[in-house]
Amino acid sequence: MLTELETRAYVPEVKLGGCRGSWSGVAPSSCAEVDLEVIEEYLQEHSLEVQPAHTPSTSMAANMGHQTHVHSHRDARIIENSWSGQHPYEWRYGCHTPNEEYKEPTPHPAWQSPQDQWEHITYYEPTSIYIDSDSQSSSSQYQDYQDSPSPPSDRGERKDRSLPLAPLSGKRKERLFQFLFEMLQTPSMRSCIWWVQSSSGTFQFSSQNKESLAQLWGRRKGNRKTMTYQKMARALRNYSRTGEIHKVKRKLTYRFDEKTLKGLQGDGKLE
DNA sequence: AGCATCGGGATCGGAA
DNA sequence: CTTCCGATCCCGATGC
Repeated sequence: MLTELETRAYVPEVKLGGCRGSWSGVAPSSCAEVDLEVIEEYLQEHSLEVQPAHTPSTSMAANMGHQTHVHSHRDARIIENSWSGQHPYEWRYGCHTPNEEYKEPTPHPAWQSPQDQWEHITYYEPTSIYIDSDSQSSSSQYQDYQDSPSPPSDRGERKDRSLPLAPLSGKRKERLFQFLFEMLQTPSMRSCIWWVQSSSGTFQFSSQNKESLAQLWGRRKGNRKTMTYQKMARALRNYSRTGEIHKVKRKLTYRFDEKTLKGLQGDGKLE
């Protein structure tokens, strides 16, 4: 039953390079042309240069070429900070403002029968993390499982690995989930990956463009062979062991762990 | 049938 | 140099 809901209804699936001009009434801006070269260049620049974290939010949009419509200043800011190249692990906690999140592009009301899709998400434990009903309430939904006491999701074993407190000496390599988060803040990547529900950290890949995104990741890492979604997803699956990202029982959909998300968001908000 | 998902397991590359 | 970790790579199996 989920199958038909998947991408087609509420999501702009656009083909690479096929800037056909319009996807179902969403931000006309990012006309979905995924120009890997351009994006990669841009991203590279911004990940290598250690930025002073104050760059004007629109500069990116300009660089991106087709970006005219920046959703909120926050978008750009996060992009620039999320991987500053300095202390990607130095996450902040407690400085997260729930509201005015990046609003998912999904214009469609397909989520309006949430029970159908979300109620059985829980296959990974008693976390009681349900993402059920909220879907359409687009404004400030941060409730939901937000109150689940303490996310038991850190399965005992590795609790703190993701929250290093000690200052890190050198640069760390960018991690996949960081990359994905960054992509999620990049409007022009919305034909590849988008927030299904940003407040809960749920995101989804485009079945059309997931490979492009994977390639981008591979290039970013400087892999010899081309990265594929399959392989990238393998890494994603490992995350559900280590707790950064969990799989959602829905096609091509994953969800950042709360902590991970907060860390990521906090990281992007330093100022 | 086709695609997505899953997880084992070997291996790689960088950091400590 | 070794160890550890995260990711990569390949695979067969399973699910929808």
